[in-house]
Amino acid sequence: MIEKKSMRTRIAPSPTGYMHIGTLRTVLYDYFLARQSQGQFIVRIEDTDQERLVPGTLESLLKTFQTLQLDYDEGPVLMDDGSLSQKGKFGPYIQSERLKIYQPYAVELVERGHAYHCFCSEERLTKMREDQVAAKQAPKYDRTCLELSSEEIKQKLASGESHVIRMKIPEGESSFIDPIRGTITIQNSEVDDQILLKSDGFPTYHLAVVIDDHLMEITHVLRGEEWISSTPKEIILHRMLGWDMPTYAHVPLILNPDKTKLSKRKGDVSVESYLKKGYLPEALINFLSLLGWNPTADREIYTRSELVELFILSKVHSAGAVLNVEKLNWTNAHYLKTMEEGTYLEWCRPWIQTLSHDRSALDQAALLVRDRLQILSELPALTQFLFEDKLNHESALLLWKTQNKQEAAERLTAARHFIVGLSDDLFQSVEKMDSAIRAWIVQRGWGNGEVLWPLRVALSGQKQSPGPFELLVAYGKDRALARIDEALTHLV
RNA sequence: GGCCUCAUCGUCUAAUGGUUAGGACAGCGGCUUCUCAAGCCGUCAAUAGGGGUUCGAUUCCCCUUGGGGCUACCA
Repeated sequence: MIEKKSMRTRIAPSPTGYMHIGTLRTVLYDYFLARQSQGQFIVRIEDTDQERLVPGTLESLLKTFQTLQLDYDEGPVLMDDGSLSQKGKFGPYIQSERLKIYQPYAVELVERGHAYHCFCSEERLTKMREDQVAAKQAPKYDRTCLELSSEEIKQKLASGESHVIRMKIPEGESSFIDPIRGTITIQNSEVDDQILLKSDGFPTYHLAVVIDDHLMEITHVLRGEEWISSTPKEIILHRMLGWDMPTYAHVPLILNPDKTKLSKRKGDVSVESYLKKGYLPEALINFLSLLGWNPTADREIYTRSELVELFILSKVHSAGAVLNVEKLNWTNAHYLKTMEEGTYLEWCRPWIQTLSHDRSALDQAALLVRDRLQILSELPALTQFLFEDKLNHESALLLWKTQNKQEAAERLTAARHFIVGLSDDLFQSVEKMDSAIRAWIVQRGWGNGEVLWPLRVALSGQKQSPGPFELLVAYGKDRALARIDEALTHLV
């Protein structure tokens, strides 16, 4: 890829209340590209649609960048005290604060004959479109207002009639080279006379991005595949203004299991909802990076710096990718299992802190279920029994295979006697506990199952749980005995 | 409908003219085993179809089929 100056790549989310998972994937690729080329990664906020604006959402968007530790070089920043600041010398980076920048360009385009005033009402436009569709034509503005004389225009303008400014799409064709997809060509006759300036004075997306990308010296634009068909508008705009174009690369869509564009109705679309469910930022980043791209395909786990180093834009797939939650879960579980123990515990604590005030007990619980944990939100359900005062044992569950109550009670009572006599150091080591109890079982001439099953269920009350040795160590002697006594009352 | 775009196991992908088409998730089976996990081992499973080009096509070209996107005073 040819680079002009240093690479400046940007992401431009609209603040709609959350970060789309596809936006994050694009952010990631921007981030990799910028970091591997010593370029800059810019965050710009596109909030030119006043109607869709949701107050307060810019903050949560920026917060997500922070949570994911995706540092950008320029753009709006959320300060520690919650206030908003902006960094970078091309600001402001929020389009609604740049309104006065766009209008002169629109006027200039009109003066130079590249754009024109349009006074058509929404009602007329809607009807026109309906008629066109009914006649099996492509809906396009019919250029009625292009016929207006300059006198008429002056008059309408003077009387304050509501109007917009439209691009006058020239004849010919527009093509560009997409590093992911190759050359894409679209006939200009397919392109509608795009509105550049809305009647409320706000620019539309197309005008705003072209001006901002130029002014901010953006060299690479990564965006979703859904933008391909509107790229010609931006190409033409660049030509009209005499500006160099950035490189446009369109990344594939992230899909629902039914292969349609990922939608809220069919699953989680927001990064925040994944975070809230207990997916780790690094796992999410690792997984998402590999959706549509893979450095070697012989590994699934890459560190962030490896991804930065290995990323190659032209090797990004062009086909959409279904988000496979199972694999995300596996990835998350892998991170949970392999991270430093201390880090693991720090991730776990907030999820179970309401279960107990005893931090070491919480940590022990978290460690106990580590191999069973896929996402952190499962943690409370998995560990709750450990903190329960009473377990409310089901007597049927205490019986191993064909065992009857009496037999289970005998084994459990015997185990209780044995455990009473156990020295304290056995309660410090699962391994020692394991071998001591197993040796005792052998000595009694019993099978493991007939003793260990009732013992485990006595301690956990659960059909599925960690093993009895782990639980004995986790509880300590006194609590373990109390649990056993409790279970015994259900076996009479 | 029009335009654009895409096409390797169920899913994510590797292999860009020569491989027994590889890996991962999921599935299935086994080992282990007090349960569930974890772990280890094994197994099932794909080049959408048809034409070319070529000594040779997953790979290059064309057609068909199928999927997706766009088609706003939304981004």
